[in-house]
Amino acid sequence: MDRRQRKSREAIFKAFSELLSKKQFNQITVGEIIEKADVGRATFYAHFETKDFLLRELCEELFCHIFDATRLNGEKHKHIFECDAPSSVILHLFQHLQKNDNNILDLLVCENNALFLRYFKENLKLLIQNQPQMFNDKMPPNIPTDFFINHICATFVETVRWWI
Amino acid sequence: MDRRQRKSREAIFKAFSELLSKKQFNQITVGEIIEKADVGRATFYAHFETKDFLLRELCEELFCHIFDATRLNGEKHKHIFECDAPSSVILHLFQHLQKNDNNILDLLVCENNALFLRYFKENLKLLIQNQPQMFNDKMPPNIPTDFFINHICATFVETVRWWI
DNA sequence: ATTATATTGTACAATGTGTTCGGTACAGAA
DNA sequence: TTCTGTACCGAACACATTGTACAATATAAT
Repeated sequence: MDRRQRKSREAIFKAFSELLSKKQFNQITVGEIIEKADVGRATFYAHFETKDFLLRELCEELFCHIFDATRLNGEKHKHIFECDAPSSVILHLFQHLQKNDNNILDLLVCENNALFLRYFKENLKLLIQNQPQMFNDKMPPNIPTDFFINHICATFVETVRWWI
Repeated sequence: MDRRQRKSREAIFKAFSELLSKKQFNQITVGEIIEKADVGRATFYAHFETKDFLLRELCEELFCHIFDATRLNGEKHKHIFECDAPSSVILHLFQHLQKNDNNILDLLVCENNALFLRYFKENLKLLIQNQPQMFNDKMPPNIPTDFFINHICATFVETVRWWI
């Protein structure tokens, strides 16, 4: 990708993140974003179709590669919650949180955190659903699978949020 | 309250609910609401300062009295999760769900459900925090109280959502 | 140096917001 | 029934925001 594209894209993400940690998503205007990012209006729309698409791409920037990485590396036999394993998704996630990439911590505690926690939880659910050997042996009897998965994911995400 | 006021208010709530169950909150316009509610523009703004205030008041319409009722009736010694007790908050809630007042079920499963589940959970947390005798005897040791309360509330809300 | 393309600034129509106002219709009290 | 207050309407209004278009400029890649 062109260096100019990267700079504009990063500037927009940075400005958007800072705004998100201060005020509600609904009342952030494109005008504010491009002013803070110091970028032309046309440039913004060359990169992102709308503000909602910007949000979606920011979510992917924050989470998707965390899950993609482990989804693709074929380490299907590791348990997802074994934090010691170098290939563990959870360890990977915690490392990101520790480094606070893209000020992800701000985004997970600010008033808009629901937007990101939702995305986080959905990705976690997909990951677990696709690797049934991870939890089949721990499934309590007479519990619907989707309920169990949802419960585990929701609890984990809530715990991370509380802990932050 | 004047009968005219009530009618307008109810018409707006009804129109807003129906729209919420079909499209995202962000892209519902005041114009759509007043057209569906068959109400003048000035009337809308006489009732609600903005669209966000309308949402807040709808939430209160849906949940607040459920919690207020039990908060005020002095039945502090009943356990909150004893569904058999006539004064149980949970029984009260389930009765509302069963009657599907204000089409609350639609709102709890639609794409905007996060708005309402969040409100639901916050009210539940407040209720439980104010009645410590309800859970003190069930508190596991070495667990922070606020974490425990948050965990219980989050789990309960997630279960209701899944069940619906 | 040349070509390709990302960026800029401005202008623009279209849409949505929140307010104002005079006239009308209705609710509640006398 | 009459009277008074007030909620409603609908239209108009200023203003903000959105998303697009275009020609000029700056910068990357070769």
